[in-house]
Amino acid sequence: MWFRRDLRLNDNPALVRALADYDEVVPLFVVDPNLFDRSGLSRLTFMCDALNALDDSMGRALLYRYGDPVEVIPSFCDEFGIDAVVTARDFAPYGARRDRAVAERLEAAGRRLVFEGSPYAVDPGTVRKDDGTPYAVFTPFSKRWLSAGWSSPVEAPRTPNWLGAPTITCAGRPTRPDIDVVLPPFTETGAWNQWEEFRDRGIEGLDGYDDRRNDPSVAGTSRMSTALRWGLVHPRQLLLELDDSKAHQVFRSEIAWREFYGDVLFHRPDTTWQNLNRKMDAIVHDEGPVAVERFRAWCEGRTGYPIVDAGMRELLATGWMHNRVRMIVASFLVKDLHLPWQWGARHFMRHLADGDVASNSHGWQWTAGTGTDAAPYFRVFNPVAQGERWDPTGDYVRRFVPELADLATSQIHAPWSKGGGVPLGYVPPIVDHAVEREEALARYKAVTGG
DNA sequence: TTTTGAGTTGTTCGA
DNA sequence: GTCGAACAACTCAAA
Repeated sequence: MWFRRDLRLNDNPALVRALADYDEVVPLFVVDPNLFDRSGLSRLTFMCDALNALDDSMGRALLYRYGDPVEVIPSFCDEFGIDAVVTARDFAPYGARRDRAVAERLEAAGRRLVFEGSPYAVDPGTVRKDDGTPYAVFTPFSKRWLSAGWSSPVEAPRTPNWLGAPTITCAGRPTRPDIDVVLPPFTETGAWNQWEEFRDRGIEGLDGYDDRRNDPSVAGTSRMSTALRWGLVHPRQLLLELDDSKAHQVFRSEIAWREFYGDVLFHRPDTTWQNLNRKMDAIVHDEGPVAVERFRAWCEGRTGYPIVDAGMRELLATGWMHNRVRMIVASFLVKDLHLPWQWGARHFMRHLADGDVASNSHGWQWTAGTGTDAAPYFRVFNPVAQGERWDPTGDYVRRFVPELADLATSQIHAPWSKGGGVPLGYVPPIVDHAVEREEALARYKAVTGG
């Protein structure tokens, strides 16, 4: 049983299949340097927590190997005399390519790579228009997706007979990196506790999701994205919890976005790092040392725009950022700093514990106007107005930008506005939003031929 | 094949 | 202070 992004025992079809088809099963996780050497501290921390919890729940039977799975999996099979490797299908470009190579190597040795299940309620590539072609717009996709019939949950596996559990020691077991922020334990049980707390909190939780999910200063979202990314929870398990109320429909729709982007990337694997709309390749970006320094300021949360800096610091400190704030900081990178969305996407993938290549790249492409159903070019987020609208108390900014903690609410989103300069330790804005907005509009207009 | 309505998330300006 | 219109043009999906 090759665990990748499905670190749970419940409702895990691949695990059930492995245990049903084979008398003895070896649970394995491969730490792939292609992925994990590019991960930041908090992302790694979540991964290690999830792995350790999975290992615990299996009586410490989980084995680890470090290296490229294309090499590691075949030699592991040699080592243990393994007939078949069972795993959940990975639809993302890197994983799909990796799995094809692994399957080839295994088959050459008379072994099999067996797929069962995937991290989606509906597998990418399944939902199609009547003419068989994929959807490129969310709303019609989601209507078809709703009627597609989600995959069914599977029973918990029989008590496993883990091959050699008592005797085989773990090689290269990941340890939790040191981090100075206290994160709750990231386990399958913990994820369900978190979900139930959110679900049962009434109007301040799931039942108020439609209203409160945009406010970064309150706990109005489920924060299940990280558990979904690592497969501590499967989306169909959450879908089964929802009714037809407005709030639940909005929540369901967010899961549909996850599935939509998985589908888009499946059909267009090149769009991980390339514009879906290639006409946008002509957009002019800033270059040179000033651009690089501005990018660094953005990464580190010292742009001088409080809502942007709060978000970027939340990301570094916790491995997560509120979705509303993701849009604001993304818009700022692309439209105010005129930098390629790929720079931001790479930074997000390094640090977001919930970073999923499909949602990440296409979320960024949405903001940049290069993706599916591109936003009108004139939609440029104003970081001050967005802050005042979505963090009206300023509490979110105060939490992550302590230099501004003493500022009055009326000033918190534009600390330079009332004269006297910005508070000690904070920075003046690195660009003038009004100027850069015009600049962005001009550059987009140049591409669209206006 | 043609037509028609619609498309996650915004801002600004002027009445 | 509120409110509606303007901000482009295009592509998609379905009738």
